[in-house]
Amino acid sequence: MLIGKYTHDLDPKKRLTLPSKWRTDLGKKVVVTNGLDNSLFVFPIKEWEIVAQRLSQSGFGNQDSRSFNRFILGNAFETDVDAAGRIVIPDILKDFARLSGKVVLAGMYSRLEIWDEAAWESNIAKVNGKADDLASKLNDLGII
Amino acid sequence: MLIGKYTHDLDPKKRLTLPSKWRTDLGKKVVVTNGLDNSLFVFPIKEWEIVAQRLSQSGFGNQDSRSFNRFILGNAFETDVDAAGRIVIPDILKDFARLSGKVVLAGMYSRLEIWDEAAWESNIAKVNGKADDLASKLNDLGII
DNA sequence: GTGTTAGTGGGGGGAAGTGGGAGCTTCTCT
DNA sequence: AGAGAAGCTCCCACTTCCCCCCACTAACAC
Repeated sequence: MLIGKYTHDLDPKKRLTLPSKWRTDLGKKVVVTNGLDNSLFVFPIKEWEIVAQRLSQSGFGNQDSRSFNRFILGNAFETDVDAAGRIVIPDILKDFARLSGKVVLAGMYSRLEIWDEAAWESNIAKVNGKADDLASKLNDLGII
Repeated sequence: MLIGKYTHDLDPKKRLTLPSKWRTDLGKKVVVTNGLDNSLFVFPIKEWEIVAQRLSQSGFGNQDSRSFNRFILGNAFETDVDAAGRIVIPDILKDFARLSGKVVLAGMYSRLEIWDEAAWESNIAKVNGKADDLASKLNDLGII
């Protein structure tokens, strides 16, 4: 179960340690790709299969779907977890999420999000104040 | 059944003793996370699975849902109850609920709430005067 | 009074996170 | 083609922090 928040260093060699709590769930292979809100998404390989299949399902007839697939599938990067529990973040992805030094890893149950620390802070600060509102919105929509 | 109110110390090592009455209901594993109204929620692991699954079900297409999940899932912390019946409260959660020394544990039947003692006092003082009004409001909504 | 349980406090060992070096590959420039 | 530089991947070492274990006190029951 991928939950919680951890702040780790992205070292000069672009290596990022995954929290030890998640290692068993993540397995030996993961897929990193562009995420939403200027973050990166990390999927365990099994979860990725599901996501990728659903995205590609719509074929190439829909313009929006084509664009979105270029964004997600086109930037996906499959990588091994090394003996120390680290993965390498390629330059394209590192640049996309503007990662520098301190990086936040946030568990979203079946996937991870990787954020630059400053970006995470400012985002979560906004959300903290609105949590009660969000809860009632989602409650009205029947989502929670 | 998790009911009642207890005041315990949060020790310098950020450990919090769970009331012995609840230990069997809570089991060996619990999840602590951001709650609403500046409190923390504590779920027995089984109860948490239900909540987390429902939250993550909506995928990553909905902006509000993403924000709320970062708030709840991103700050969730799965922890074992130690031999003395204690759990650890990580810094993020401790800071979020502004906990300091004396802490209130309130049973909400299927989950707990953790409050800073002072915050609890002021909140309960507000509610006490309005209980009758709240009752008729909820009655109108068909909730009670 | 004695035994038991609840809540609190402290210390030590081990793992988690981080940094750097050695060896191999790849690319470029001469 | 050959040499040098840059990059990647293992592997090892260090340091810090966290988790587990033990100990103490207070309260309650019998």
